[in-house]
Amino acid sequence: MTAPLRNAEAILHCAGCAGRNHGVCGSLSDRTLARVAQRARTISVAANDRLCEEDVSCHHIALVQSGMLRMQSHSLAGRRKITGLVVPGDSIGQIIRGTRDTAIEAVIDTRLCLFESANFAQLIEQEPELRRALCHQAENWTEKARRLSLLLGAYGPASRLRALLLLAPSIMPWKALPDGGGVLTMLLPRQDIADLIATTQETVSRSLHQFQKDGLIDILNARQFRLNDLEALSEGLEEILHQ
Amino acid sequence: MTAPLRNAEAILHCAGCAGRNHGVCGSLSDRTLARVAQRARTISVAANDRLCEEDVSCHHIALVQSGMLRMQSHSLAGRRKITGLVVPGDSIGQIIRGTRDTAIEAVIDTRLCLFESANFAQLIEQEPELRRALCHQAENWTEKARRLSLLLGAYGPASRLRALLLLAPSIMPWKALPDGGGVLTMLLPRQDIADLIATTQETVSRSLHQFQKDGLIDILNARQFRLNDLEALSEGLEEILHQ
DNA sequence: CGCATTGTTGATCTATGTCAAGGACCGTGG
DNA sequence: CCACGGTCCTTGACATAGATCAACAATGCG
Repeated sequence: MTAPLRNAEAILHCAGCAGRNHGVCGSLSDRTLARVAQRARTISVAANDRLCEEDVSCHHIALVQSGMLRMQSHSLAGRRKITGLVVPGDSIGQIIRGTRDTAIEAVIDTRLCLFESANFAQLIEQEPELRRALCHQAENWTEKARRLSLLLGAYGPASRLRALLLLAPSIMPWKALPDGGGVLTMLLPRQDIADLIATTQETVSRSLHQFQKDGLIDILNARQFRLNDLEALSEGLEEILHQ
Repeated sequence: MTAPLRNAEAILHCAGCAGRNHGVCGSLSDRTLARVAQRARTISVAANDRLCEEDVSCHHIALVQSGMLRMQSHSLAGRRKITGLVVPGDSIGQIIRGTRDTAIEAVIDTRLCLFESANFAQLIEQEPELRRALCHQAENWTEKARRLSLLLGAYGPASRLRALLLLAPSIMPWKALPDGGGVLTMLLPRQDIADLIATTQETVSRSLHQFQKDGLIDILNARQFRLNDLEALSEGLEEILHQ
């Protein structure tokens, strides 16, 4: 009897995965997860490497184990826009896809579960659970993209930065403190922050220091912020942040 | 034998529908379409009426027959942002959903096919074709939302307006002219245009008149533009427009 | 210890948002 | 038919947020 063994192996494979409890993987039962894991091959992408050139997202499907990816496009004027972040548990290749004009790059070192496209398609047919998870993810992505456009359209750069700070704890290292605040480790460099919220490095830097002056945050170092007053930070942003 | 008759009725029901060849409906076979149509009830929404208050999108699913809807949110600062347009063939209630902070309103008089949610869910289970069509639509919406955020983030108001003018012919009345240009009937009033591309009425107006000065368009009247030079109009926007 | 990368700060300039007024258009009712 | 009010659009004057350009500081790495 090899199947139970393979199941066990598969579950072991997922045990330490940062994506195990999020997104697609998070909504799968052990049984389904085991079937999925059996077909997976793990690959790594170093920070700032591009995924498309790895041929992923062209003929493969991938699930993010750990790390973070950015989807980005360049306008002909040379301006880069990050249109979304891909985090552990997210899938790449179905809904999220690098195309001629949308590249997917690693923000930090990232590990992926890689699947042959045909192989995965088969799985989708066989596992309604997986199908539903992917559909659900599709809805999520639409919702996220819509919120980003709302954020960009309805608020100025400083408010957009506040929104980012408030959303970051759910996708970046976050150490909650007893007083309700917490320490955020910002994985994105200033330029990425700027390209995500559609502003410039300089404005990001100035706004952060303004927040510090206002007592909203403390800049512990370039990549670590202590968020002191989540309440004040979220002023006027309710409809973006909820959920 | 009643089934064939009902099929025929159903197909008749769809025959004149503007959405018949687009979006969800466009990718369904006559057989599936007939099954879907059998469960539909047609309703109308007058221009500027809100769909949620009609209880649609809460306990119903709808397919757009004709007209146009806008999805919109208000920031607390009072600024409205249109996050997407819903056109014939699109579905409402699955992916696209009015929520506490996203309202769906009619831009112009609109007709919908309305379904009981439970009823429709059943259909989805039974018809893989429909399932695929809805999934495909989900991908489309994500792609559209992503493009909107790219447009908002990477380009200024004037470029965004150019992009809108170039995309409009696919969803608004358009009369192509032999010289390659054409006459566009803009269904959106200035304020809606502004809220879609995240600028102000005034800037929209000024930009349009600037385009006229530059010979790119002629403003025949407030709602009709002759687009003279699609080439020049699309300068620098390639990655937004393709497809 | 250079050197490269990343982040900060200052000075300047302009696109565009805001405010305010006026014009065009349309339907209604006298 | 015209006067009226309403909605939608246009135009002008003005102020300013934030982009741009440029220099410099901090950090990390070989």
